[in-house]
Amino acid sequence: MGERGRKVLDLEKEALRQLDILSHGAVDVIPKEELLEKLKRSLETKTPLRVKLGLDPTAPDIHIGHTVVLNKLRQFQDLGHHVQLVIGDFTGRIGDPTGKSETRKQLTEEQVQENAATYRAQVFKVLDEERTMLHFNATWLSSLQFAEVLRLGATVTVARMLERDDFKKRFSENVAISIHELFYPLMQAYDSVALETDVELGGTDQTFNLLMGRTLQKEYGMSPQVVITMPLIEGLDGVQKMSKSLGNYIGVDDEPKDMYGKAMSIPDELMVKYLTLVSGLRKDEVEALEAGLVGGTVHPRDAKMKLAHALVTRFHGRTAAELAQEAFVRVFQKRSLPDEIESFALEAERVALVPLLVRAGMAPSNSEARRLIAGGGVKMDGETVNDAALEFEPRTGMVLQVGKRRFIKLDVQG
RNA sequence: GGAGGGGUACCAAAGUGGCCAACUGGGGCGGACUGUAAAUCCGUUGCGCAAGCUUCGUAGGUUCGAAUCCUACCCCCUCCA
Repeated sequence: MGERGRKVLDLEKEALRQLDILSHGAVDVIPKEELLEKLKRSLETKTPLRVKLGLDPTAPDIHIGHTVVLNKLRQFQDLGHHVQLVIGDFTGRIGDPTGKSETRKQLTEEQVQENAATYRAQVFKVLDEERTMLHFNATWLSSLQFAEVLRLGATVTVARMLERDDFKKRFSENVAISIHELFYPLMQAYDSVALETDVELGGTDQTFNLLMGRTLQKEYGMSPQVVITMPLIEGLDGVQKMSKSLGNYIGVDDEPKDMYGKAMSIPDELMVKYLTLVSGLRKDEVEALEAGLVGGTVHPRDAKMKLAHALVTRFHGRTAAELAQEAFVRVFQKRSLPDEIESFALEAERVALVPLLVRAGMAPSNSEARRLIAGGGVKMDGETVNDAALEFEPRTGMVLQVGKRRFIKLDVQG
């Protein structure tokens, strides 16, 4: 075999190696052969692949659900490829995609920039900044001619569009769908055309949109992108997919203690999934834990503590994880006070408990505060309060507690 | 454009003149149990200490009294064109 032949063989081998890494953990790679082809060509021509991920500009907080996809992007980067992050600022300007009565507030240019900055800060906890390009899709979408838009519209039928899960659902449940919403998948697909994307990533819920990119790229005579879908993870409730609007998420910017606590509150059934997809633990470590769980040698609580610890370590470092764990054990397992309690300054000599709870932000209204007291959910210095009309003389250092996790320490001025 | 159905609290869904701050389920919150898991059980879920006040698409009207009746408007759905 000649020099040249050997080289080709090495390329082939390397491409297969990359394919293997990149497909791992993915739900689908559509189609796999094309990815292999693209990888080979990339190696041959020493041109990195362009791997795209679209981001919604209205919800700038990244949660660990997003990191499933980000991790995959990072793998691409580690293999020398480039990431195209597309901020859907144009989409954000159009407004209301949910068809609800209230039109979504249009984002101003400033807000978009602000959100983009937030994204950048959070996303690079996972991604390699050097190999990431940030784009805003208004760059190309806002100037599209109507004729061009019609061309986009002509590539899909309504019936096909209504196959998309959320449209189908809304349609059958009689929830309004506006025409412009049908263009969303097309707009996202057009991003791939504009950026000549080689590979696009997304959650499985994005499959339809991602495939639309292929359709459109073909329409424009380009080689269609490969689509990689990643599993979605359920949020803290264990049922709904993790999302900010449902409030069931763990944000990458969450305080270490919150992050730890939230991780501890996930249902057991989700543990392995979290361990696999977001913990940052090595495969063998995860497998060991999993085996222990199945075999009954590892208490689920301890496995979950490992998960929580790993998660905090990943985003805040080891020291923070240790502290968070200690705090958790102290407050929830030993039921003693947290080491640090936010203090609340007040001046009065004599105060009524109910309005104080409201002022301190521990209850949304007086009525609610009363209910909490009636339900035995309020403690003063560890004693359950029974009297909703209670007045007392505050002393600095007194601790008020609502429920299991809300504490406040009084700080009497003067 | 024509005909019909419908908009009730966080969601779903009852209620069709006073007994409705509004049945019920889900969700949320608090409590018990526990591992801040699940399951289960209990309480609670507009504001107000209370008298009471503001809520049933929006704006008016009838009535002693309206989520319920009338008028106009807005929105959604179905069938036809």
